[in-house]
Amino acid sequence: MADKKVRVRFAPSPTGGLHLGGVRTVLFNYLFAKKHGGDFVLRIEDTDQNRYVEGAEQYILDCLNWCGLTPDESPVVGGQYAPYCQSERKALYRQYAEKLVMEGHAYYAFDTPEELDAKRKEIPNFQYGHAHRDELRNSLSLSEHEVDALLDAHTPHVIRIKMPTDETISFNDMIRGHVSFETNQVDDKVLLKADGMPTYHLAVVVDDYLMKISHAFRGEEWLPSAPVHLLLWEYLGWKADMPQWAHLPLILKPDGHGKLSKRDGARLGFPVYAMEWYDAKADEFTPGFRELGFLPEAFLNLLAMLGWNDGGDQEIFTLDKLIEKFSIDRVSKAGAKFDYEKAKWYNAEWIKRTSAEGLKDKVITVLADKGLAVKDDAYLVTVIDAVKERCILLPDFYQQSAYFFEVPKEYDVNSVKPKWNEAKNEFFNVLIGLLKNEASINAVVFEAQFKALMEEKALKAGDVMLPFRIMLVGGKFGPHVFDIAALLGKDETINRIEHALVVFNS
RNA sequence: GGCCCGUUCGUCUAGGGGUUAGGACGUUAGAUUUUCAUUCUAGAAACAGGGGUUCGAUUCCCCUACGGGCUACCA
Repeated sequence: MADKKVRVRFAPSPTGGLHLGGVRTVLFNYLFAKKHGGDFVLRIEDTDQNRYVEGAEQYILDCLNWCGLTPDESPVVGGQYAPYCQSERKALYRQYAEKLVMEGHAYYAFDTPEELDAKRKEIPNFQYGHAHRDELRNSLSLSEHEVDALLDAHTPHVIRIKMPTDETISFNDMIRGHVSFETNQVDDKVLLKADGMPTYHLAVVVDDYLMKISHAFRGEEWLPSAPVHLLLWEYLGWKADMPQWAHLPLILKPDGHGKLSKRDGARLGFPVYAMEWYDAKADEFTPGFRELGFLPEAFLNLLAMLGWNDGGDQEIFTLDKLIEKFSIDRVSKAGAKFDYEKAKWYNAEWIKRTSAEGLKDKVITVLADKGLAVKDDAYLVTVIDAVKERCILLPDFYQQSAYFFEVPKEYDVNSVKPKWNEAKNEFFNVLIGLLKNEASINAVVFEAQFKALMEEKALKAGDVMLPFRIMLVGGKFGPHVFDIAALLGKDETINRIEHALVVFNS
């Protein structure tokens, strides 16, 4: 066990958008694998044909790709243990289910869904298990003859695990420590469905075994079915190869209670999916962290800190650092409420720490979405450097830098006009003249000239600085005005003063 | 209802038998910036409750409360 190669997997079912909790599960798996020089495999659990959604599989791949959590083995890149979609492995599972029946650990059940519904209504707390299986139609309650007849007639049936009575199943969870269950409390879960597809329960253990998975990390919602999986590993004779389990704490709603869901995002105004998901059935787009302007590095960083920390005060980590520092036993046991404010803080930090060059392509996209084409890349890079510390999400770059590329569409006239007068008008006209005599604008020199003129005209900084800013920017924001003027250049600065003067004087 | 898991500032968390219970987000107040943001300084803010064990419990044990998960031929 100890010297077994580390192999972990993420096994989503392709049913819709990839939830942030799912990405965190991927991340923890990935970090653990990379830390231990192991493999990270992506396996698609598409055993439920009713819930299968076209395009969801590719979408999951795209999300992982955006995050930079690329699987070593997957349906697209393949691998030694292909295929990686359970639907393509369908034929494989039946033999194991049959083997369990042969050995008395499982049985055929012929009950129809209607019959089971009736039972559930009739008996409070009904469970298909030791207490009631004799009253139902299965190969345990029926005679061998009856069973053979039903089988020969191709009667629809499932295979259920036969939970033992009066046993305690326990195991050591890497996060939670000792966990135990009474078998009497666990029902006889379906292993193989009537359509021949395995349920999750059978499929995970068979595939984890076949794919030589060494560590299985999944959400806490799986904890109650762990005893079924444990028993299956044992009954199938693979106990020595069973992976080590870790059940990750859930990500909860920021307000109220419960697991975080897509609805909460819409309700509270933040993304829940990694990337935009289009639900064809509802004809509805749900934006993701990517569309709202999160950097993948920030997204990963904030996810990592939801339920894990390295023990120190550090909160900003690169993927490489996370790999270096990650330890599964430092994952906390309790669920974490998602805090969008903090999530945004991580992104702002990452924007500040990313070079302008590194941000360039993303900013170009943001501006292009708003119809702003950037012609001069070098100019854009200086602009990004000038404004990035006031951007929290990528789209903020539009508001913060559009005026570097075009004359403001609107002016915050309310901040200027009430106090506008002829003296100020004259000041700016003189300033234009001054500017025209210069070859170019140097921020420091220009500031000195500007202030000298201010004194000469007996104006206070408060009188002209804000109007000047609004002339160049349109509003009360942005870097130092003189830096903006220098970046804009002499001609454009003059142009904007003249342009704004018309508006202010009207 | 049953079973399982959990519980430190509003939130994410550190800590762990003797601490002024630490950090971060957010928040409040100040400083810097005659814009906005950044940055800086300071402040308010927590061990769910009750029993044990112990010289001493927030830390260990038990109970209660509360929260969450599961309870499908879904994953």
